Amino acid sequence: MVGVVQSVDRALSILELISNYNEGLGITDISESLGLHKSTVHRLLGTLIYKGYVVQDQVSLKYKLTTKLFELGNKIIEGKDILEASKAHTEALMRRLNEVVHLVIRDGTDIVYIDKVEASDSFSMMRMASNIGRRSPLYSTSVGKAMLAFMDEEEVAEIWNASKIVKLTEKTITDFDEFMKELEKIRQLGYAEDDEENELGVRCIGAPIFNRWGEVEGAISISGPTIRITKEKIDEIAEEVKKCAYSISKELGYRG
Amino acid sequence: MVGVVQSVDRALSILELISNYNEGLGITDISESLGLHKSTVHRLLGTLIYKGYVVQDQVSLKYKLTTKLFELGNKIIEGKDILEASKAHTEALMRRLNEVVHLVIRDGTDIVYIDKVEASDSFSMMRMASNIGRRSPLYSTSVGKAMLAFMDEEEVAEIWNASKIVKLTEKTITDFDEFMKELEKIRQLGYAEDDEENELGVRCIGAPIFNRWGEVEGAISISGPTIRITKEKIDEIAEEVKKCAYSISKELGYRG
DNA sequence: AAACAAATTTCGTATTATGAAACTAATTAT
DNA sequence: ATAATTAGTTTCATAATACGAAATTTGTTT
Repeated sequence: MVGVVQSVDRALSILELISNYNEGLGITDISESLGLHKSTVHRLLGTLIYKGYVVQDQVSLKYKLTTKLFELGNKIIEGKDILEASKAHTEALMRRLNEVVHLVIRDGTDIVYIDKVEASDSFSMMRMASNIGRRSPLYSTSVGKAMLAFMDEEEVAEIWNASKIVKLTEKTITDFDEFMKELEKIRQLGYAEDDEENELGVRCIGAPIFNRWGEVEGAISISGPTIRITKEKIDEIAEEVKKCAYSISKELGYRG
Repeated sequence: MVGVVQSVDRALSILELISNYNEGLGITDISESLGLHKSTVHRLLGTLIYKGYVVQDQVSLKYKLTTKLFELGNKIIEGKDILEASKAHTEALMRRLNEVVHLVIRDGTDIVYIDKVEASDSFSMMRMASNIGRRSPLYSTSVGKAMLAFMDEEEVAEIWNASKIVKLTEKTITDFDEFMKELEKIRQLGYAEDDEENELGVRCIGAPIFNRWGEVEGAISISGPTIRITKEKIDEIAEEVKKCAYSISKELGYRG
């Protein structure tokens, strides 16, 4: 590998190897696993200890990681907001499915659109300012339901009670018990569907985004006309949406 | 620094530096901050990119960290249990204060002792098997109250209702409202006191331990006779107990 | 369009990391 | 109890490796 600094490459390999062993690893183990000389491993470990990434257990003499890597890693996550973290992932999702992707967060009983990615005619991607900032109720959208499904039951009830439940189409769910059953189904599947509940002829598939505390932070959705987003395609599309939402969650520090 | 591998030292310094800048850093910035030559920085960054720790933003050309460090760091945390994570810290606390240190977790309405560190006559440390596994109610112990103070109010109420509230000493709190006020005080102070509420002549100071999800996972306490643990000393001791509990929380991946 | 700033690449050199071997300590077998 | 084995540590001569000066490319600002 030309251009790659050997000792750095090796040192990082050692870190990666040790990270798999909570009990720690001995020099010989490491040396054999990585095909490095014992003294080389010893020297590199010395450097990692000097930098505070590794400690040697004084009883077993095994080398184990400290929490320094964890702390460093956290700093990256802390400063990230959902929009920034989503960017690359929503764009990729749009390109894959060639349908509009929305990113939303919650504000009270509503969802607020904070990003929208759609295909332009020329097959290049574009990010539309239109609709950003628009609000919709939680209870009648795929993104909203995806979020509610992973929130506390009490909070869901509060939001339901505070919402003005309106039958936007004949498919809108307006009964609380029925709605709770719907949420249970969403929990099972891991995604939510808006099957013309908000607007006739439009179908959406949404999945929740979790933050580093395991709390729902937002959601993404794919939406399009029922002619393109057919019942048959839903499973396939939902998988992509879920995968994308999970990737974003991971960027935010979710450990699921 | 003899024995320290220069390039590894430098590469890790670069990682540490970049971790402070979510927007990323340019080669010149890094080179100036660390007093390294530009080409050296470039080469080391190349290696870090090759290993997946860093990416270069194609627009700004700035170098930023990926989530790889975060993922590596998490692996260390995931396998840790509270007993293992506490070991070194509780021992250090005992040595510092020369009083018994307890580690507990919750089981229903009780706390269960899972570790105890006390000084032996000969001033060397020993870990007593005695009392490990013993149970006490949450509501009347410093550790229990420390845990309750950082749990949901509803859960606290449930536990209170499920507990058989007994006046163990004249100081035991048996009124719910008074108890909730006590918890509020504990939240303010960050530690809980058992001022002869469980046993006359014994005073304890407890602090909660949080896990990576920010949930209460257990608690530690210092306990001793009221002659040694005097009212005047409480502040000072509490600081030590809090610090210790916080260190353990950090080992478990708590990001507070 | 020129000047500037920043990133990247090249390359000769010597510093630096390397690994063989010797050494020490601890554990296991005889 | 002693030898043998296994694992960790230290030393040191060698050459491979990382280094940094300088040149080049790329992009931005005046």
